[in-house]
Amino acid sequence: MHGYDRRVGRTASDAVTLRQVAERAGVSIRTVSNVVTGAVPVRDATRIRVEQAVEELGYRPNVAARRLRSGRAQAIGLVLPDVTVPYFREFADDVFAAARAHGLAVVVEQTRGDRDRERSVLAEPRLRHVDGIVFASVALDQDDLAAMPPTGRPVVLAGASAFDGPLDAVAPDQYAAGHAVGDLFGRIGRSRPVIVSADSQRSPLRASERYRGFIDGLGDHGVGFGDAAADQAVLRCSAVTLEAGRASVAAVLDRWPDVDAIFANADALALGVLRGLHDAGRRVPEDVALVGFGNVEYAAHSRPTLTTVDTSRAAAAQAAVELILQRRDATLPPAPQHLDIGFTLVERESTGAAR
Amino acid sequence: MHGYDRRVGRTASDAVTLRQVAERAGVSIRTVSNVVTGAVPVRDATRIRVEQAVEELGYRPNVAARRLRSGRAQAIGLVLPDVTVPYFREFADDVFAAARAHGLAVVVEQTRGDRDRERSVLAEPRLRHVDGIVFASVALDQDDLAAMPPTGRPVVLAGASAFDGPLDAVAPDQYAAGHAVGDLFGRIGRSRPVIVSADSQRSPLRASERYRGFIDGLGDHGVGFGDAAADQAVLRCSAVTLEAGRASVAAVLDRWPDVDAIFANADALALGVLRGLHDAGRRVPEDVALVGFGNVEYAAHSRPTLTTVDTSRAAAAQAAVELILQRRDATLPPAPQHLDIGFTLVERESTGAAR
DNA sequence: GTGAAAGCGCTAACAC
DNA sequence: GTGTTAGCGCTTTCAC
Repeated sequence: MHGYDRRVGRTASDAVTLRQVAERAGVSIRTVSNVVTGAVPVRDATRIRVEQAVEELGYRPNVAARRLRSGRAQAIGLVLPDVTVPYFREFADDVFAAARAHGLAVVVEQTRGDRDRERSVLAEPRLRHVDGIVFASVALDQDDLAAMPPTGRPVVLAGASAFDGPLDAVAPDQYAAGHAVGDLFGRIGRSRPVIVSADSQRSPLRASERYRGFIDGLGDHGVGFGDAAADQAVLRCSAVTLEAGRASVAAVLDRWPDVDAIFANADALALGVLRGLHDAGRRVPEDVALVGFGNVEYAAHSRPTLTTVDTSRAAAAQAAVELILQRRDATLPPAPQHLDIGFTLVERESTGAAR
Repeated sequence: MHGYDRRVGRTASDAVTLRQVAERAGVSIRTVSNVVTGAVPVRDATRIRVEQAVEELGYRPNVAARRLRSGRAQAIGLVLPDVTVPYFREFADDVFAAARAHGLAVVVEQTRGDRDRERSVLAEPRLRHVDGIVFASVALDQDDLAAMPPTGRPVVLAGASAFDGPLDAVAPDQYAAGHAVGDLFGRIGRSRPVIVSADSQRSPLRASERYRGFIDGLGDHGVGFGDAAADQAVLRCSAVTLEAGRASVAAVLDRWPDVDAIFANADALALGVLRGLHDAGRRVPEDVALVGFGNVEYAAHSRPTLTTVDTSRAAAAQAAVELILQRRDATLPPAPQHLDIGFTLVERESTGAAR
């Protein structure tokens, strides 16, 4: 049994510093810095000598010192409800990839979709040492966002429909996405649609664009989901989980026994609904058509496969990370950026498509 | 439309410092530090004055400076294959919770389970500013681990069976876990078991303890999965995904048409196998009993529900984080710690249990 | 293209 | 219990 490697990273103890490299290479600390960062050109002969010294001594830059001095952390924060929710897990994956492409570390902070947590999370000390934050908020409305104290670093909202606010945002056109779903239900002849959603009662605004689009899409086919009855055909879940979706089915069938189409506002809910409908003996899509939101991986593998809205997660993640970098480096005009990253309606078996 | 909030976090620009607080409160910088960190007691009157100044000025400690000076990052790294794999996503969730309880930030780094990535990941600059790393390695064997250069900070292996190595580790007893599964198959009268695994051909050692236990467990019931035939009854998948598991079924049925039990070495695989078996018209558990590994959330919701091995993820995460802190603070003896965090066999429908 | 030196904001050793 | 001060390792003006 070996001894535990005690070369622990207290910079004080044993770390090789620029100064030591400089001595070894017979140059000034400045030149070593230039070589290491690559910011300033260095004569070949000198550079090679320095590189050799770096190699021999095993020099590694001290990130904390760099940060202190330069003011850049080379890290971003990623705030999301929960990596347990398929959609956000996959979004996280995309953000990791985008960050990696820029050499940025990613600090993850979960909110459980809780409004209070979301309101206070940007002040977390654990999120203080980042260049900016990608914030997948699900519980905040415009007022909440407006009331948030300045964080001191760039924040980009991802996936929300909180456009027109003071913060940068990347999101699909929620109205158009909702419209596409309503239109689909109309096209396949469904006339008694129900919405299953986990939006909090308090801030239904978040998805309201999507919701309005959905109603208009139905309306184009003469299907009513009218203003009066609107809230009667919405069932709210307490969480975005398979279990919540599954449990919601009993309530849906109880209140709207003749339902023939369900728009679940998240794939996790939709997949739960799928199971709940099966348990209740309703066939999908024959008896009830079903559409989710998010196009998570599993949507292509459920039985039947799930029709859903793909929200260009990867594109959104990439755009969000780049926005942060541009803000940090002040290469962007001060006006908030609101990027529409598009969407695609992916038709699968749950609405009668072949696959 | 508001202007974008430009109070960006270059510490140089506008940040309130200890010095300013000290001036305002009419005390020395030292006293402010004492109040803020709480490390040293401060007289009430002074403390209140300082707290007031902190409040008024909106002072927030500069994390980079703190790190540089103290040598502690108050952050840990979490290295895992992929948050897309259910098991690791849930493990990540547990690590976040444990870290949060200690006020630590978590920097996530994915390896895709790739051996080369795993060998080099600890040298990533993005992982340099952490107090230690929780490393969920899946591709490294003892030799790889022994050959890795020292990282300069504590590393705790999580979930692997790499006991007896030079690094701290938390893991269940793989032999015992495998034995429990073999024993279960024996108990329910299965005699033609097959293993589905995603372990790389190169380093099957990783799960070998589990594998040996499995064989011995079967052996206790007179079921052969003997040394000679051993490798013939193992099907290797290329990835830990539902799709890979599903695809494996055709090959399994092709090579072992009379299979009556499958031990899938990860729940994601098992859930894919479940679907594959259904597609092939084999009933679970009547025709084929199925056991997974990891007890991911979905295992309790699949159809049928999945029997699996629960590996105390939360306990492992907590232990791993605490080990890192103890190493950082040097409160641990130098010998590597190898913590057995236990496991439970969760019997569900896929092996004929009631639920 | 390179050197000298200031200082980012903080903690902790040393005084009293 | 509080003040003074050195200096963590680095980037970056300012010189030449």
